[in-house]
Amino acid sequence: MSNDNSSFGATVRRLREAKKIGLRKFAKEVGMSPTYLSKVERDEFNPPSEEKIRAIAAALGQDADELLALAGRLSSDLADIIQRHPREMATFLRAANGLSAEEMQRLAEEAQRLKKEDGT
Amino acid sequence: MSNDNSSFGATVRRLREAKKIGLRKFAKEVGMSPTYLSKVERDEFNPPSEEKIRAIAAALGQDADELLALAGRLSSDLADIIQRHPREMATFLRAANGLSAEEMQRLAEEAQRLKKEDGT
DNA sequence: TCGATCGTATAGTAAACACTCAACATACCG
DNA sequence: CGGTATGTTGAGTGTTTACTATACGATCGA
Repeated sequence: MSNDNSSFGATVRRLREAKKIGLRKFAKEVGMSPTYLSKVERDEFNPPSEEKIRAIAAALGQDADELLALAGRLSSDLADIIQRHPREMATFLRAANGLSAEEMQRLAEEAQRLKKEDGT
Repeated sequence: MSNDNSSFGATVRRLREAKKIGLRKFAKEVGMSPTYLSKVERDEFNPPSEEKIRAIAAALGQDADELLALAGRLSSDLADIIQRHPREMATFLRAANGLSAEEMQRLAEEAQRLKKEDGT
């Protein structure tokens, strides 16, 4: 599946090579210089901006949130959401820490259900 | 209550003055230069680092997460938590967007309950 | 062997971030 | 008037972020 525990750069390189795209071509596709991409892929440079990471995710058919997380970044729309209810979100997140993916999914569904009810 | 819709700087200034602490004394207390604090309080400079914001929150008896949110920042421990389950958290957060504080609180309690069960 | 293509090394940069310091004006206190 | 406290101004600094351009060596196909 899409998950592994390696670095951002190594992951991008692996996925790009799996798609048989050259570094120059890929760099052009996502709007960055080949040299920069080269260093990023070898983790010599930090991951690029959110915008570029989104472009990379799109080009590789990956989930943007996941690739952003691998880059140590948080999607800006999620940051915005949290800022609207900082205390409640903080409480929730600290409570959710340690839950399994399945449990998290259940809570997400619950939230979705609540939202739908509200919308009625 | 602790919430209002004004800027980070204005809020700090208001709370500091309410506590009758001088700028220089307060600056010393939170470990920054008076000049810098002055500019920050008038929103001439961006809010300071997470560390200083925490010190300010402590000195003012405010919730750190809330003050961080006002500064447009996210507590680093929360960012860490999200990164452990990026997909599920993204799904949850986008679903939770638009829920009321009360509903959020219910979900936080649910999460807490789930965690306790796990720990058994 | 020519040249096209591959990735890489080196160097540099513009802008933002997170601050500090010295000096100043203003006002009040004794 | 002298001293002390207030907040403010302007200028400057080191560091990090997010990149780019030029040039180089290796490889591979015709």
